[in-house]
Amino acid sequence: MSSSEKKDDDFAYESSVHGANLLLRLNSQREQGLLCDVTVVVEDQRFRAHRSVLAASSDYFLSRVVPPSNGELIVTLPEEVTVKGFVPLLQFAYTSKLLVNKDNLLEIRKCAKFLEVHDIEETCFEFLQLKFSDHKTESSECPRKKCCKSFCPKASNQRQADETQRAVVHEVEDIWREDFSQNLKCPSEIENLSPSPESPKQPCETFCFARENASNFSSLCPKYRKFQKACRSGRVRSVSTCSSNQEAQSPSPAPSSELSEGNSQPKSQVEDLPVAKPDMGLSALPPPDTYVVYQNLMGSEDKIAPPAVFPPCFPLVPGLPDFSSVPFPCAYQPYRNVNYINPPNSSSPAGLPDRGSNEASNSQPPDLPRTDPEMSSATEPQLIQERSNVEREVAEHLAKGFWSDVYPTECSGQQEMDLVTPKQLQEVGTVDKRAECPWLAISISNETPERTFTTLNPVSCPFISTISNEECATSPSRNSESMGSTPEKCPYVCPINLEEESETDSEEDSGESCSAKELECEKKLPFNAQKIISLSRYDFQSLIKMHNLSPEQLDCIHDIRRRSKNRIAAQRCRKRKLDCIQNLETEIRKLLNEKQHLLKERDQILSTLGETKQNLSGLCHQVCREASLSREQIQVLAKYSSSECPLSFLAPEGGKLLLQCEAILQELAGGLLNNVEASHPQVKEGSSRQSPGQVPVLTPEPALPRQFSAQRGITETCQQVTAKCTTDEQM
DNA sequence: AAGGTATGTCATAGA
DNA sequence: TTTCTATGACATACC
Repeated sequence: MSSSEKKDDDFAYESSVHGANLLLRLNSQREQGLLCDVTVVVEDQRFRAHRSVLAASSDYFLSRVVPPSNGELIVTLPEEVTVKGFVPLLQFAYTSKLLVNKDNLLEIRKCAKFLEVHDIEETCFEFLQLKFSDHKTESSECPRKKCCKSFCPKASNQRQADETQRAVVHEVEDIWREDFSQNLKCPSEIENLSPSPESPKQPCETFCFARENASNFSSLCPKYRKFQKACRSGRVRSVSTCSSNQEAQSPSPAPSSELSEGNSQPKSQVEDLPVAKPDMGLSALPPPDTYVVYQNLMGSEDKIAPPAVFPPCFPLVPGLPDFSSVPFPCAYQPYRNVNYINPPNSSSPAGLPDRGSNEASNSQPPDLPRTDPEMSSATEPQLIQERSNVEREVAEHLAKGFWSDVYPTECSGQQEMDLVTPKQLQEVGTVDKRAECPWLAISISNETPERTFTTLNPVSCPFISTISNEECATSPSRNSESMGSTPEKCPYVCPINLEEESETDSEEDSGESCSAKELECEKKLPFNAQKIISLSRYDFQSLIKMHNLSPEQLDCIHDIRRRSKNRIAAQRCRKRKLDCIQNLETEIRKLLNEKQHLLKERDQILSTLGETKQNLSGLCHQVCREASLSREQIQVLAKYSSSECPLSFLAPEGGKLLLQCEAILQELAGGLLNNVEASHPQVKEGSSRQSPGQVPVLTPEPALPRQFSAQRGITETCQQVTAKCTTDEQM
């Protein structure tokens, strides 16, 4: 890249930031009603705004507010547009942040369509819709198709094919042709794609075809399969807490190699994170399950920058192909025309120049702590509660899978190591010196990029790349030339000579990360260790092939690479472990709380029950008194009442008395029976059939002589009582 | 000096 | 078969 190009890029970036700030000022003015020149009426509600902003964000408005009019213009929107859908879009127009939740998703989508709001990828809506539909989606319903359609201009039915977009997409096609013809990496991907190097002329169609016909996940890269599975199986429930808790509470200094770290910070970090301000007073804190869709700051309109090359939708979403394995050239610039979906209440995507934060301070990077304690504290619980592991994994895959392969070049790979200092990281409350997402702090260190971070991390910052890879953009293919060459200074974030720094750093700060053996070995190599580590597999192999290396050197190189990768893997592994531990601790705390709560509830219920019994007892007493029941009657009543009935308490010896009563009755009946036996032996037989422990049931024979009729009433009563008793006992 | 913690490295399994 | 990743186990440095 020539210096003049760098200048242009530089200017482009600065302009974008400037533009963002401008918008925010406009927004502020809008809130105050300053300079507003249009009133939009939606469902009888009036929204004042600036027609230029509306026109810039919506084709619908463009066609209605641009014609000059005297005085303030009033645009009354038809009933298709609802306040619910319009407000977030208005907010989006000013802030590039679209707050989407389950509740307003459809409305927003509908309104966006009606108002022809560009810069919102339909795919984002689809993703969110899927997300909100509780992961019930089958693979066939994954937005891959749409993504693909979006990716393929011929399949796309959407209006987003504005001139820039078209240019960009053509650029993608071109790059694809190049890449396919160059037989780029990810065999698993390429195997499943129809296009072969022999048919490079239809990369897009074939790509789409392959994607659309992938009926299962087998065609996807393993990482992506795993992610999909996680999304669909909902296995993340427990881990979800884990991540959220961990994110909120983790004191872990563990490294964070994933982009997610930008979004999932330990508690203290979360508090410090820049949180989307309730911009323009249109919305308060995002409600639970609210996603923030970020508009690309350097949007399609940004024609100053070099043409962007990107897949219009990349694996932000479950169901999208894993582009980590898809050969995108260095020029890939994810920030262009791509809407970023942030999990609920997370901060801006790492590195994304946040207009909100820019307002506060131009120099303050989006993901750096913003001193807004009110906001941070307010959103923290939500952050803790709502971030799911799926979202986390999305971010992880973005960072780990995607960027690492998309930006394996030294340009991005080295920047990250050169710009983060532990001190800076501590200052901003981000992860420790071993952070594997050093680009989180890149912007802090823009001014004094001293380098102490030495863990060689292949994960590159997409956002740095967005800025600084302009350099790479001019040399779209990661050809071996660039790989083998000494890294150029990156215009924005790599002001330091990396190689010089590398040596100093290795010696001073992190000697442990490079063993003596490794250093010694490295000396024998025609390139430095960083290159070995940061390159993608394909590039790494290309690099090796380029040089005639001795077996010893090859061993050395592979050792360096292996150790480095493993080092990072170990860090990730440990972090996960910590996460799990913290999750379990949180679960334990939750369960203990729940137990205490249940015990309290139980005590309360018991106490209520006692009171109720007491009341009932009083009532029974009252009834007995008023009915002037005799003791015996009360006892009989008590006997028939359940044990819960306070009547039973009235006859504490009711049982004994009853037994005595029964004995007496039995005696009476027995005497009678004896008399009967003499003339009616069958009665004895009948009575003798009673089991020993059973209260004898006196069965009066219908043929009993008349002389017994006097006692008959007593006997029958006795029988009924005894039968009842027996029944009760059996029950 | 002992124990805890953090980190790197190796071996291994699985993808 | 090769490469990558995850993870247990061990070693080492540091506090």
